[in-house]
Amino acid sequence: MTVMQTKPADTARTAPADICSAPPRRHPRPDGQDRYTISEVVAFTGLTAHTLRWYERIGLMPHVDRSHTGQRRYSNRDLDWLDFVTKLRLTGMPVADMVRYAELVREGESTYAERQELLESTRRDVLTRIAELHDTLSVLDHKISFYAAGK
Amino acid sequence: MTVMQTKPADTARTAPADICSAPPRRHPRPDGQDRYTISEVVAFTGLTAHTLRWYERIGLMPHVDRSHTGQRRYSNRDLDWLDFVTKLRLTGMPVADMVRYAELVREGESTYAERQELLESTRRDVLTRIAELHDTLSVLDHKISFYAAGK
DNA sequence: TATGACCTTCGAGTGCACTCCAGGCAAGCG
DNA sequence: CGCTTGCCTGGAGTGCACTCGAAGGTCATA
Repeated sequence: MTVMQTKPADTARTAPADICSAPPRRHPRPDGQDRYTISEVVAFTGLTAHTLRWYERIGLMPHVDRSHTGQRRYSNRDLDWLDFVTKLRLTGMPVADMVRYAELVREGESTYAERQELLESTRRDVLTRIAELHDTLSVLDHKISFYAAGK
Repeated sequence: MTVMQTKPADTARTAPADICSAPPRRHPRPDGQDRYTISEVVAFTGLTAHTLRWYERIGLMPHVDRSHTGQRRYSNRDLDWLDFVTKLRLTGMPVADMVRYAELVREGESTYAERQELLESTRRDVLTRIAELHDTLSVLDHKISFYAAGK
């Protein structure tokens, strides 16, 4: 991976993004930098470049800034968004629903209520899935102890 | 759904099944019955008839008994197996891996160790997924409280 | 100036887990 | 007897979430 030469970050960027950003950063990012190439983002997130471009095409990413030659330059805010999307994906949320949330974010403050609803419904799903997994865990433990005793 | 006329259950059935059956029954089953039609199993499990036949084709089900006219007759043991498979599916285990486990069960006692290993690795996956979901939950809670305060 | 690493787009292809369809058999009912 | 319902089979189709390929542009270094 080549770490590209970067211009100083545009402080005036007004790309719509989720106002409420996640405080804990899971991927180390070089300090004082705000313009990452796609291959850097691949390294940070574990997603493929193809998937990153595809997310953009389907409207799951806010518009990503470009270099003067047309190459993508991701901001820290974009990385935060990708972290969030990755978490939503882990809950089993369909991509279409995540796109819907992204649209609400783009539409601005007037969609706060709807966003809150969507997240609350997702929260309920997550709690259900956790309960199911605990249930499964107890079945697994039961069977494992059977095999452990049996031989 | 038609509740079919049933013969008394073959007590001599020796179909290979997981010796270690799950004690808690999640779907109500009529007492004293051991031969269910496919549509009864659909009602019990929530799976579709297509999916049940497909599970059999790919080797995920032990061989299901048939009526004299060739229709499937599921036993309580088959239902236990389906409950277990459904739980494994919830963990995100690929169908191919479940088929592998089913094969081990068919091969008999000599595969106890390998079955135990497989279940233990699944157990680790489940714990990981639970941790991921808790992580996601805290992000959701953070955002929800932001929206709740913000409007 | 040429090589190779990196990037671009758009459209097509892949793998998984179902899901459906066509064509047909068997049983119960008026 | 004919109608309806339920079930059978094998193979084809669907939807999702990527994943890849082709053709070509850009850029730093040899």
